[in-house]
Amino acid sequence: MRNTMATRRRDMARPTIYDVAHRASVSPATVSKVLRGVETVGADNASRVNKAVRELGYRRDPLAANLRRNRRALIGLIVPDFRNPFFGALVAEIEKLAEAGGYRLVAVSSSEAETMEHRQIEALLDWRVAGVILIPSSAGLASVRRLKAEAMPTIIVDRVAANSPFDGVGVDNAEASAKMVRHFYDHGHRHLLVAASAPDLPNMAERIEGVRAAARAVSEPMRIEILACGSSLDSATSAMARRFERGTPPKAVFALFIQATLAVLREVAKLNLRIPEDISVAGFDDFEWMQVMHPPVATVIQPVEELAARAWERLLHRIEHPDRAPAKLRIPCSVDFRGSIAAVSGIGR
Amino acid sequence: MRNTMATRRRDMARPTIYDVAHRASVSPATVSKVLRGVETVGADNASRVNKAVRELGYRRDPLAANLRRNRRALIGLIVPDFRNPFFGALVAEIEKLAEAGGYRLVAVSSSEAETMEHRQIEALLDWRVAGVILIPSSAGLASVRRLKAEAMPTIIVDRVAANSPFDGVGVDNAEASAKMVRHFYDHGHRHLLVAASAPDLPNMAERIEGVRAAARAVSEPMRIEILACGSSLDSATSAMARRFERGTPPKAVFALFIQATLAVLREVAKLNLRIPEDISVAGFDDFEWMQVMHPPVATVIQPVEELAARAWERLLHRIEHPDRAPAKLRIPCSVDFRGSIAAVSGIGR
DNA sequence: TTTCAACGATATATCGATTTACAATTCAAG
DNA sequence: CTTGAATTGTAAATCGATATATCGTTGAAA
Repeated sequence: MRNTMATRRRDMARPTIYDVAHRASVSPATVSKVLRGVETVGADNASRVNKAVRELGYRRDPLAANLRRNRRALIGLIVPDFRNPFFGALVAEIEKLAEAGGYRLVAVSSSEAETMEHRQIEALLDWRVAGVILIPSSAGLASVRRLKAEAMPTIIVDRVAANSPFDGVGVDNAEASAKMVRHFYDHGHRHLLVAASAPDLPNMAERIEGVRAAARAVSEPMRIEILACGSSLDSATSAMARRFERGTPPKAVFALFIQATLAVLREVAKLNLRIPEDISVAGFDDFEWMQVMHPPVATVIQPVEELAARAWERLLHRIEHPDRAPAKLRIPCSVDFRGSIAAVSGIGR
Repeated sequence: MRNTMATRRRDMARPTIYDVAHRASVSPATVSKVLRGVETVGADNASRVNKAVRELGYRRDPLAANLRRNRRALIGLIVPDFRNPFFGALVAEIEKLAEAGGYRLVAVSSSEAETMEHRQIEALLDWRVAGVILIPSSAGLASVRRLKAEAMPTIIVDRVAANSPFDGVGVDNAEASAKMVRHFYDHGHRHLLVAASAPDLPNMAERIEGVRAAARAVSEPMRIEILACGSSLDSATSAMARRFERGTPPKAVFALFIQATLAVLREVAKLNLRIPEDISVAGFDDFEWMQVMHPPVATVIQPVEELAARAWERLLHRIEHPDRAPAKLRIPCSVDFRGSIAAVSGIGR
């Protein structure tokens, strides 16, 4: 009965493995073997199959192919926000790696919301992805629990909690922040406004800790003022505006995430301050527009390409070896000290 | 034998429809009916099924569910570049709509390369997506041909060729560009450097045409100089640098895409020019950083949300009615005339 | 009382591949 | 010449769901 199907299907759009088998006068199982590169196939059969594949323009259905082994050639990637070019770059890099590895990437966004992250994780589990790369939206462990419960190979990227039960790949946030703070210090700044999103996000916590450690390590005392900004541009902007209205405006600001960087620069524009004469500014993450400002904005540069490469590497490793102990990987950042940080003569207040 | 399977599976991670059926003492077919909301199910059976679903934490496999009807609950979206926040926003919006409509979005990128676009299209066809939303990387029709041949419901977004055989949703590029040019004209500019990517991309062609039309329509003659920049930031930067080295530097630049905007601003920074005293600048597409420059960069604002909404709408419509004639939709842009365009007193050279 | 439509429920085929178990063939060893 | 192992090829089960044909009931019309 399959045979009649194969015959009837011949005029339809996409040929199946049965059409190929029929044309090559072999069984579907043999075709499957040839397609998968299994060795135990006679040379003439193999070549007839290949010929039939070519002639019919046959392409394997990747879903059906993996239906039986219950793991699909799909990798899920959850980013907090597609609008952020840093995450965009990450998606692009991982997509390249996935394609090269024969996987299809399904990139979804959590909109920086924990509930959305949950929903996306459930959806990816429904789709039986072979693995997940996750940039968490929150410090909560609830979403992570589901992944663990389903024994899903998972790599946490960028926002890596030290106590998380998964593999993690991130940058050395503390070291990078410390470098930037030392640069401020060396240029005479003794008071630094540090703008963070949610201080409980692991990467933020590490950056803040790096700032604090650097401030402790220098010889003259340095005042560190932490400003919690929320994760959106709106919340960062209003938090920043409130801070600038209240008390003395800071002479130096280190924005630990992009929305805060934009918020400072907005405030700077609004109050008609000059950079770096009136205020020194540094950011975290590098974007092209930072170099067209005058002066260009000093910033920490995260090695996105390497981040993606290591994350992918570990994910494949994890898929192969589900039982190895999870490992955390730290990649160093470079820091580009651009013109937005001025040397102050006296001691900053 | 299915029964033994169902029994054996009970301890495994994800329950199947057979487990639910077994627990509710009905057949799998009945469970399927309940899940799909088919009416012809007895009330007690339905409630027993729902109870079993709850107790087992059953979730349907969306792939297997659609395996038989040969169209998956998947929509493919091909963007030229994830790093561009304009496309990022588009992905985010369409993802939201897809989720609300019970589809999963598979977003892939073509890296602005025609061959890559081909590969991605083939891959999406392999995955039997129910529809495709495409932002083409080139004016070529080859990729489009495959989609047509497979009768794939397809919506072209942003770069809509008038003669394309698909539905298209884009902005009114010509009108928006014309508005901007009139603004330049009204501020005394009589010479405009217009930076385009590939002039054969439909949206670029329309923008250029809008520029030309506006220049023809004004009373005093206006000189329009078109600069082809390629699509990457690197190529735009070097094209712009060459232009500024050669002959008189322009007093007014209209960058028709983001990389050109960045390229102009780079050149401005390099040559230490002042905006808008020495040079007036306008861009296409709105990005947050444009408002933190001083002065802020004037630009055309594309209504991303509406673009996405209309594209989605049309796609669903196209899936329902494969045979209707394709339609092109144009959405008006707003133009934000910010401080980067100066009034010049004399007649610009 | 018989017949038939409507209805609820189920068995079975199906989507397009992989996998398993087994059959057929060949060939070397005993 | 027989036996056993190795090699190749195939039929049938399988993945997790949906669609279809069918079957047994029930109630109303003939």
